[in-house]
Amino acid sequence: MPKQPVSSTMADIARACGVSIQTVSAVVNDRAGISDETRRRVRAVMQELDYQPNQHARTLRGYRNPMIGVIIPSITNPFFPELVRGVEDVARRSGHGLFLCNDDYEEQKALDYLGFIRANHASGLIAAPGIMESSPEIERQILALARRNVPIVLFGEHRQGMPVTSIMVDARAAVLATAQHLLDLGHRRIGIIAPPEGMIVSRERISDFQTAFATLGRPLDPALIVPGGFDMECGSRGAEQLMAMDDAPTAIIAANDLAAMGAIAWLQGNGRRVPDDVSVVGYDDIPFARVFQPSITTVSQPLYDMGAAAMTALIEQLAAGPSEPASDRNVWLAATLMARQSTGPCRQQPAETGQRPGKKRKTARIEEMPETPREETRDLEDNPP
Amino acid sequence: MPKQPVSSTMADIARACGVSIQTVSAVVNDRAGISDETRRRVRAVMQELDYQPNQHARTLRGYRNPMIGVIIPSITNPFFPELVRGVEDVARRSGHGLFLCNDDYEEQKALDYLGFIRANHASGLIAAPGIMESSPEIERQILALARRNVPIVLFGEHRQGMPVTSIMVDARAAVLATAQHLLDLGHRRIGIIAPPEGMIVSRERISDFQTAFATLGRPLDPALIVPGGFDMECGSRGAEQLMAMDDAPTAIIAANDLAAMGAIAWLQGNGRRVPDDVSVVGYDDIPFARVFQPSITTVSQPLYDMGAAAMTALIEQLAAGPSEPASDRNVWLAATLMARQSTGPCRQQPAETGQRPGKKRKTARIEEMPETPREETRDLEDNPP
DNA sequence: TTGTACGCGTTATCAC
DNA sequence: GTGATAACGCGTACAA
Repeated sequence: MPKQPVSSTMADIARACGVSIQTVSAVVNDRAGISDETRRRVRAVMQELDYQPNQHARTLRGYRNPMIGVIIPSITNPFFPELVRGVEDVARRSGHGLFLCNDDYEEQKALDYLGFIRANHASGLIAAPGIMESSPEIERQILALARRNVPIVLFGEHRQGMPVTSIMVDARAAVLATAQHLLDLGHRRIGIIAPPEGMIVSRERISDFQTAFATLGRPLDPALIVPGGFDMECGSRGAEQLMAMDDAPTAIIAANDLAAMGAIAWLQGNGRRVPDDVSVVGYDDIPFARVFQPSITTVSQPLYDMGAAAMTALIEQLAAGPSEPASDRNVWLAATLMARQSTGPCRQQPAETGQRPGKKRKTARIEEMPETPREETRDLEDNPP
Repeated sequence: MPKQPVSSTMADIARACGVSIQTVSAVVNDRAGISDETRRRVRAVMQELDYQPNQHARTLRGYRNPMIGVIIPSITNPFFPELVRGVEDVARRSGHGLFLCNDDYEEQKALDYLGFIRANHASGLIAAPGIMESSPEIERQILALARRNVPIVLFGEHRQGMPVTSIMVDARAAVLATAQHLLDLGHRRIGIIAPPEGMIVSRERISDFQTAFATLGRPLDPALIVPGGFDMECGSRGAEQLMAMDDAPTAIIAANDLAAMGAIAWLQGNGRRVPDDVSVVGYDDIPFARVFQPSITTVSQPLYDMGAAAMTALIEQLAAGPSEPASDRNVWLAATLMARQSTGPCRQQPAETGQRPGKKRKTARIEEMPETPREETRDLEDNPP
């Protein structure tokens, strides 16, 4: 294997300058004890020979490898690009690179990548929601990394006592606002297309809505919660199931935006207008929720900020060193309601007796909430050739 | 800096087994000359101590670093996730990891990342369209890498004699099919919202359409080509400009799908129905082109396959070694027309005399084209919490 | 079959 | 201020 030198080395510089290797090292690392003249000359030769420090030698010598492993299910899932961008922008500012890993929720891929991350002595690991729940072996590997003082940041899991940092989103206020929004529009029969079973975030997502509607004095009808999932197909099936009911809901809350889009597609394909006949609410606020027609009313998660917060927390942990307890450094962000076109006034007569749509009534705790749905301004930009 | 061992080393294994280090090395690398008994024992201890070879030591020793740099403008641009996934799936199968770099078309970021890639001795580089045109310094750096026998794969640039491989998409047949499609629908006045100026791919995209319509005996009216770009905003402005014309076009070809969405949004917001009043054609076939309403008729680029082809070509080059000429290994893929709902029959009376919409006429070379727009089946899946 | 010696490029700790 | 020496973990000649 005839290896070609991919870069000149310190030895090359030293030889060309007529100085010793560690003089060059001192210049590269801006250490004191070098005459200005020498420093200048070394710098010039470095420039000329296009010198680039060998990261492997550095890492081997004991320095951190400025590389962060990022494990997500798949970058083609519209939820993740924004998240990854948040991570990357912060990472770049601190001189870190990203090692991107798509595991497709497959244990073997995740384990392969965890091995890769370890083999490359990445300085840290950021992983998507649900990874700890996906397999005991994965959890074991991640905890082993943590025990070796590799900072770990996860999304949405806040089990106590774990040596990992979690980025949490408090959606309760936004969910309450969403419930209020639907009630204000006159909806009384409200269906839910549930997230997939078995994940912590799924359970939280449903219970947040149940709590919110209960708080507002209009508890959800459990019969209107149908099993679903996070893709469009699940949304379609869920809508079909809900609309087949004797007393079909006038509003549907979907597991996420994709499911909402699937639901809307099914409704439109089956003679229902959105929002005229049925209102639909999504979750996440992926970029296309705003572009979809009708644009989707949704519980907006600050995806970019979540990514940025994750990397920021990671850097802090890196700086703090292994002494710190590492747990309970969790970061909380807030979700917000984005009211758009997929929700509108309920035009059906309420089946139940009671207040009529539009009639003013007491608003429980409404003043506590981020009331004004701020429309996001960040744009989809620059699609290349 | 008290460095904690992130993994056990060969020395640890050797000590625990009571053998020498390179016996362990021989076992790890499956070399001959080790007794089955020893091999078994070493393997067991490796398992137990959770040994992971140190990639930095290996690379330093002279092995390749199984890591590929991928530079794209931004992963939040819906064009790129599919592309990156194609790269990654092939990379994983050959044991390579991806080093993801978003440069936002900014020279400094690209240069920083190129330095990072070089410092980490990545085995190869895959970069997005247009990178070589973006700055002379970037081009210099990339060519320097190539000269050091780091395989480079780019998209859409096939300058002769460059030591880089290009992944090319031949869109001519698909563009001809698109032209035929619009003419068949009866459109005669056809506007174009142009891609941004200055990129090779942009010029090609326009000239392909000009050639196609000329081939079919209906050359495009240059007055109907307005400046545009790759985002929705450009699409909106372009549509506005076109519809303000005295004799506005009945069909619009946008620079890409995002521009098409922008155009459609403007049209709908200004009293035109799509496709009833105006037909719109996109380019790229990003995942949401299929979901958008109306779904977008578009020249579909095989994004995933392009990524996969890029990584495949890279691996071949890696295997071939530096001896090969490296140029003219370009890979050609074909675009296809995806006819969807954003195009429909022209309902306006043709301003010019001539054939009437729907009337059968000679179809030039139509049989050469991929006639049946195969609808893609791959789905957007699994949006997580 | 197994052990010894050396070098990859870098940095840190020493003397000079 | 500058130059030699050791060490990081691994792989490969070579010798035993």
